[in-house]
Amino acid sequence: MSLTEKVDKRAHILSIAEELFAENGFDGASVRDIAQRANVNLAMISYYFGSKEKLLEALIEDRAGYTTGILVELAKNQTLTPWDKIDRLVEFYIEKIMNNYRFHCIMSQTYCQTRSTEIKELIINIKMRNLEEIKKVISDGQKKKIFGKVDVELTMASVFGTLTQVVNSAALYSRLMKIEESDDATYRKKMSTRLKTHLKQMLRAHLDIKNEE
Amino acid sequence: MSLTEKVDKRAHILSIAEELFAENGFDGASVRDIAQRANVNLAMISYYFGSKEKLLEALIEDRAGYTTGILVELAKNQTLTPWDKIDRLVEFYIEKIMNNYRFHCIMSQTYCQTRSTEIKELIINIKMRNLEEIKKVISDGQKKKIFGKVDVELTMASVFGTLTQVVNSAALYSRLMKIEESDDATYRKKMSTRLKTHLKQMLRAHLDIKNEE
DNA sequence: CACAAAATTAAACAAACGTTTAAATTAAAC
DNA sequence: GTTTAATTTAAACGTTTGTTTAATTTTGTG
Repeated sequence: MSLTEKVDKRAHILSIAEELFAENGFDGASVRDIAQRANVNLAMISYYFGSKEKLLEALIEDRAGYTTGILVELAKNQTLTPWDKIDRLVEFYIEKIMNNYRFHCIMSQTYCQTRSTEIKELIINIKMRNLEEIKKVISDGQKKKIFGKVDVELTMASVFGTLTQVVNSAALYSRLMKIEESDDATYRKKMSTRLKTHLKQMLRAHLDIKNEE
Repeated sequence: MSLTEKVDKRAHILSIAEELFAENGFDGASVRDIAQRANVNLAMISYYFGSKEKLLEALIEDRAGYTTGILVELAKNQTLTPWDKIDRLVEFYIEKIMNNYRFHCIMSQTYCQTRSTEIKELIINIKMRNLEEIKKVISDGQKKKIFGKVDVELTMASVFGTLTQVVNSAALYSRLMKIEESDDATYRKKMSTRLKTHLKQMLRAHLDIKNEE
């Protein structure tokens, strides 16, 4: 057994679970699949996490931790202009979602199909916290008469929707844009650049108070 | 047994399957669940469709039929301006997705987690066909110097992403907007109106050649 | 080294899964 | 009315599921 596995077998199981949940969905990935690919005994998963559902819960709690802190910092930052903040938000989320596309895939699938109220609540609370911070940034820009009277919630839905769409429907968009030959990593690299340009440009036009009808 | 069930039992099974696939996902909904809620014998599903996977395939083929026709008509229409076409597209898709939110939920989940290449291809082909038509509308507006130099594919991703986000994360956004007390139907009704305003406004600012930097 | 706690294992558990069978019922055709 | 085909049924098929057991090995501590 390699050193890294030995040191943190729990983390290793989590990362394999992330892979398989993203590939096949929560119900589509069996505990046996996870145990086998992680090279651990089947019973170890119950031993470490208690149950399959608790495993998902542990994964979510582990991965969703640090984002909120960054957003809080950004929201209460006084030196950056609202436009700067928007740019930073866009860059941060593109980076985050592209680097954690597997986890993002799990999140978007889980909370619209999970039977467990507990997990649903967990996810919603995490997302609520983050959305509230972003809301502050936009509302602040509106108060300062820099941003126009846009629908704040739906503007956020557009940003996250765009990212989700590009990540979750990679097979579709890579074919539509004729970059299908390349592997998934290159797809995400290319898309990061295009997404930054597109979202910044769109938000600039959409939010700008000068474009208000 | 009621008349409507008798007349088209196959369609009835499809509609129940749509419900349960949307609620629990493909793997989360068992053939027994579907049979029970549809009030048919378990074996009837194999009898009519062959297998669970074929059932999903039949559902997709049944539901995804008529959209392409409408888009083709709109794309080649010569009397409408590009702006009119955008408005019609927005209205059409909001209506469509809100009325078929269950099916839309199945589609967005299936093709990023299904092991079956066949179904994946089926979905991608349907979506590709439709996206190609919409692409024509935007490209046409660009050629006529009405729309600016936007990223066409990502603009579409933003529109569909927004809709998907609002439908699939209903629990999140209804809480964020504090309309949680009302039922799902009222949520979708309220959101239809807001979405129309938001998407039209955003696309107007984003596409307008005058707002080009 | 000895001993207790933690980690790991193979085996078994009952329940649920998708699918098939073969018999029974209904409908259609002549 | 008889015969043939289509439909419907209850029961069983063999797998796979998540979880638990009880025995074994490894680890850390005095």
